[in-house]
Amino acid sequence: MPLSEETLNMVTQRGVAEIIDENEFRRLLQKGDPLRLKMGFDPSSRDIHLGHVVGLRKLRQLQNLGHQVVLIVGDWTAQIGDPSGQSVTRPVLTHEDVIANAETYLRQFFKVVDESRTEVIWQSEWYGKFTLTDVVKLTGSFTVAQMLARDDFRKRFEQNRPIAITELLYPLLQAYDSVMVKADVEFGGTDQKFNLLMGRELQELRGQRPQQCFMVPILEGTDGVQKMSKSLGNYIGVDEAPQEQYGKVLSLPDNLIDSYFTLLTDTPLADIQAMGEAMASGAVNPMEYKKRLAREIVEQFWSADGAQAAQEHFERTVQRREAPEDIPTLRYASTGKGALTVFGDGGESQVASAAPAADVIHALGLASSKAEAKRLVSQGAVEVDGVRVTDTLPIHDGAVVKVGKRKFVRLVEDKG
RNA sequence: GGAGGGAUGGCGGAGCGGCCAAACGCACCAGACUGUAAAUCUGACGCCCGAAAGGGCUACGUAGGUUCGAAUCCUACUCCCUCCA
Repeated sequence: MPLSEETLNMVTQRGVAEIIDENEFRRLLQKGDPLRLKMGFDPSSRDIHLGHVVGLRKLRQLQNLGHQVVLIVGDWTAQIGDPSGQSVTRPVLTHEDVIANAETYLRQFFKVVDESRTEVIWQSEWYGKFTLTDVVKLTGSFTVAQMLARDDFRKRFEQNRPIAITELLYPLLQAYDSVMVKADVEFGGTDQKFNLLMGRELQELRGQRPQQCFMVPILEGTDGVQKMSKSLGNYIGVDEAPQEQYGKVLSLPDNLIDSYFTLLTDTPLADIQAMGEAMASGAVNPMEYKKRLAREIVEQFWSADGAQAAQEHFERTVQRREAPEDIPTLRYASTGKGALTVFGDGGESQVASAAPAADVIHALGLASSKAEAKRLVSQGAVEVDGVRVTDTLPIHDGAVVKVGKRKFVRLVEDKG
């Protein structure tokens, strides 16, 4: 059964930056034979965020059409490290680190990708027994000029900045992976274009049908300016709690609503366009759409119930400024002589009950230092039972202490 | 192998003997406004003591030295960069 034009467009156009070669790719899809969809995973990081999800959703869509995902765990390269000469030195991982990271990664990966149609392959399967002869043969397939075609390399070369020889090797290794798994399509962000094309090249040299290169756009992070990345701290992780994800989506700049709906949900494009118009005309408060967006996102990684609960939590704590239903509790005991003992995570601490509020906040573990605690108190960021605190903290059984926008703690007196 | 330049707080980047816990910008945090948007405004932004004024302790690549006093001067070391060969 041939695919409808609609399905074809959805897969090859929505949320896609570029496909090489698009016509060929459409032809292959139309033909219907199961394709091997290659995706690499670098075990030096393990957490998946929404930026990665853009590509993973495409994998899922293609799986739904009967295709097979091949996930390559880059365990071998991770254990070699990457002395890229950049300021960020990639650490050399031990075998144990790799295993642990891979486990976490896969759990998150399968929140989006269909596990039953996924093959996980460890790169060391072939690189573990690679010989120098193999290396020389591999490098013999390419020229320096070809390498310098990559923007990043060319710029550094022109500016006399260092390029480690091993760096030149990585694209080759990635290309060789494609040969080993007989990839039909490789996925990556637009920043991966060079590497993806190398795979095509090498496969052809080795007598295979060159893979299609499927590039997805780079998602902007929660700051709305830079790409989403963990090190920039502007990410929303798939493993984060529903409340966190929901809250982060609501705090996104408005101008991201469109692209997030397009890249991260199945909301029909016509609906997205209608929303854009409604917001532009002022008919609808963008916040309403962000709530919808947040629900859809949380649902994907958790559940409809989780999304609903996250929304209620948000409305309650942020919009109505009430204390959440389930606040972490902290036990304390009066020790007589006007002193208190607090049983926190980091053990017990003592404070005079008449001590300045900052001291108590610090003892409760709600501020990282006393200086920090003083700052918060003097800036009016501390409340007990909804009343701003200025000098001392009125401690009593059941008191709800709020610090800043989000931190809540309920005090419980330990009478035993 | 030779010549020169540089290493400052989360980042960028001033300072070049005391007024420097270190200008300024960004980020982060808090408050106001608000839709936990944007923009804007205010404050804070190493740690400890103090209600505060203020005091103390750490910090300007590492280790020493000069000086009443060093991020600032000297010596050695480490690392980075540029140019020449």
